[in-house]
Amino acid sequence: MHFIDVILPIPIQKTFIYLVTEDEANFLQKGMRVAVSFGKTKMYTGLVFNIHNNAPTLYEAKEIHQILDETPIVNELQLQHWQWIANYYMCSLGDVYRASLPSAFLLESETILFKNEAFIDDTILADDEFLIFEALHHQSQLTIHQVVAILGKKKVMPIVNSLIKKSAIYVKEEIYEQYKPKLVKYVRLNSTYNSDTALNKLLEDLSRAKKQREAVLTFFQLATSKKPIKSKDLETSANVSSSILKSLVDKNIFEFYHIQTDRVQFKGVTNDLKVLNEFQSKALLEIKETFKDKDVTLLHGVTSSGKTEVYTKLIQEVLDQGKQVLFLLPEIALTTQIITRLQFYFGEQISVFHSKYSINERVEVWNNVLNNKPKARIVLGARSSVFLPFSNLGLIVVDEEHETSYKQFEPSPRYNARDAAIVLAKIHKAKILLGSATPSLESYFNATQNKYGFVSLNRRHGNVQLPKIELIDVKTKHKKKEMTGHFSDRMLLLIKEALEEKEQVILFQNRRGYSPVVECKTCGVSPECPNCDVTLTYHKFKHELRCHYCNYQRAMPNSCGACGSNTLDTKGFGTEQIEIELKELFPDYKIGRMDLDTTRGKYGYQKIIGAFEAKEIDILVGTQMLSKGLDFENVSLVGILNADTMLNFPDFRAHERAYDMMVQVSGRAGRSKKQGNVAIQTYNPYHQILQQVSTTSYTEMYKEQLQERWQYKYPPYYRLIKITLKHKDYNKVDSGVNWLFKALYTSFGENVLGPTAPAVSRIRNQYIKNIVIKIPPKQSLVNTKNQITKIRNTFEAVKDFRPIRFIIDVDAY
DNA sequence: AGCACGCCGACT
DNA sequence: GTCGGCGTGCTC
Repeated sequence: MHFIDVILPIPIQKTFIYLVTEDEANFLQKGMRVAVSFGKTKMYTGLVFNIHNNAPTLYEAKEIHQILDETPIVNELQLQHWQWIANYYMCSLGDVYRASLPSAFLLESETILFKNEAFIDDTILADDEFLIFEALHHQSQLTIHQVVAILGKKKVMPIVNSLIKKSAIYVKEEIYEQYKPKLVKYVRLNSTYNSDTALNKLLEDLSRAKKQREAVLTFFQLATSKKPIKSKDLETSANVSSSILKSLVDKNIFEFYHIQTDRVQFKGVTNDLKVLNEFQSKALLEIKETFKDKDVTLLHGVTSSGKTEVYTKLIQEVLDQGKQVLFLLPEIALTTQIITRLQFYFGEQISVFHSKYSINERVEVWNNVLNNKPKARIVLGARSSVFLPFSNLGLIVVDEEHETSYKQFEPSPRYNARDAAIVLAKIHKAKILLGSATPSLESYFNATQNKYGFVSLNRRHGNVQLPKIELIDVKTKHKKKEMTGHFSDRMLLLIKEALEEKEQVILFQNRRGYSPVVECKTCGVSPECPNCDVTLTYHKFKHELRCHYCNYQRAMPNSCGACGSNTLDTKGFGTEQIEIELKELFPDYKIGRMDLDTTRGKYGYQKIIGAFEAKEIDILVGTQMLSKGLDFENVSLVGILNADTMLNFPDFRAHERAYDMMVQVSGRAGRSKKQGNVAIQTYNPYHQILQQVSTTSYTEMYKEQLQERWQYKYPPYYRLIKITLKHKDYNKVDSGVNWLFKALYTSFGENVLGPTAPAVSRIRNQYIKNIVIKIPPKQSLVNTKNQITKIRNTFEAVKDFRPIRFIIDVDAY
């Protein structure tokens, strides 16, 4: 007897055993997909994890339904990596499996109804049954969803089952492959015309059909290149319509055929790598030196020091060894210039992989990586690209290593792509380079502990000076009445100067792109979201109130919902309001805005960036999006309008993040010859972080923050595991979280923090409570996690607690 | 997770 | 009475 262990895309901590025939067992390999039925109705795409002869004792294994692959689509190295992720981040292999495969690989099953043609006596059918049977006269097949729509009720299975019983219909479990290869139409000459004489006759025959003759002649011109000829190309070259080609096909002169091509193709030329400057070459040498005895190296390079050029050299060397390269970037940076820049050098050896790609495009990248195709030697991707089927990685580059968006929160697996990449590199025995202008404390710490190699690049490219950073005290400005709206006179002056020099300005307002909160001046009440514990934000453009946790929206009311007075007022400010103020202050200049609202859609982001690059926008207002991977030649001023919101965040990483963000945004200033300016408005100019930003003292910031982390027992010294409970009944979460806290406290004592309600304690009608477990440096991570799992199992065994959602976030951000 | 089964209240 | 709500248990 032969069995296979199968991973299913569900959050259950185990694999499932299925029965296979001997032939199947011989054919199957780890990493192939099989369609299996699971439970009473569901059909899943499972992944073969193991093949063996151990029959289960407690139940009878089901047979598999079908084998879906000829060869494995997931390799052994990936399976190793998946297991690490599942273990480390405390989730199921199924979660990792589902996150890894492009959704097109995870086939879905659907029950399809067919009419039984032999069935005649429809009088025995009940009303609902007859409706379905009748519908099958018009449509050859129906899905369960369609049945629900026809009957207008939710419980349809009893009716369907009754129809099957009466033999009026039968059902099939249809599985379909979602990925459709893109076919391109080509033309070729019908083989009867291969001899010269036949050809001459052909041209003679067509002497009266001028257009058709033209098409044939052009075909021969194109055919000299010996490459397949796309019918579209022939149409344009010969300047004929598709109907002309069609008639030639009808006359058996041409034939159409199809070749499967990739949706994403790089068109363009590649260029030689740039020659590195003295400092870059030195950095490159040092990196290679550290790689001799370290697998991980941190490259600390100030903004626009030309890290990318150093990367490219390193990449080239790995390519020359015939190995693959993974280049990780934060999602948002992927839509920008870096792709263009790398394609400039590596052209069609690059495949790009991120969430704005369609499922089909993702499958193509997957297949190209799997088959180690030349066009996928370098993968440029967001965090999920650590799951691609690399077989031969030589180097991973993690750019902007400090970025918090490398950490996935929802859904599980809650992994950090930077850390997952380090493990991936280890599995491949590859080297990994972490790059950042503002490294995370964790990575910098590891570098100082000699766990990672460390290289710094502290000279800006072309010897451009770091920008001049000044702090503007808005408290005094307010007192002296030197504020216009949200702008100090100093800020306005700097903007004016820049604009007069025909330079561009970036203004940073980290209010998530939203405009003000609304408050009633009479009673002080703000309209709140009915589903979440937040006040609604006002969007002037659409004149509506919106909740950005659950997307609830309603029209802006005219009077206060609490007291009825007509005194609704706006409070606080966001990018939208800044944009409006600017339009009034600088009517002769073009103002652009970049935030979540203006960058929707596949190209929304690129459009704004493009306009700014083309100098169609003079002042660009935006949120943190602005700080990521953008280079603009002509920006001489960066203004930060309200630095304080970043500093007063109740999070142990708030200061580190505020520093990162401000330094990164500042880095956008003064990229060409001239020194740039950065102006920061704040109520707290003496805050240590702002002082460190103004002098770009990373190490000072690092030392001070590290001291605090040590004192308050936070990473990198202590590790954190955060547990979140959610339920729509407040009392349920509350009693659950108290129980859980006690249980954890017994095991971990003082190292359990909480339980606390987060800043937004209810989202989409779900109440939320948190507990954080701190793990001291010497405490075993494995044992701790085992203990937590034990407690979780006990928790879930309590009937009352079972409906509570239990979320574990390892290394929470 | 997702789904069926089974027990309850509120409606044609 | 029946429809749909939701709690419960199981999936190889």
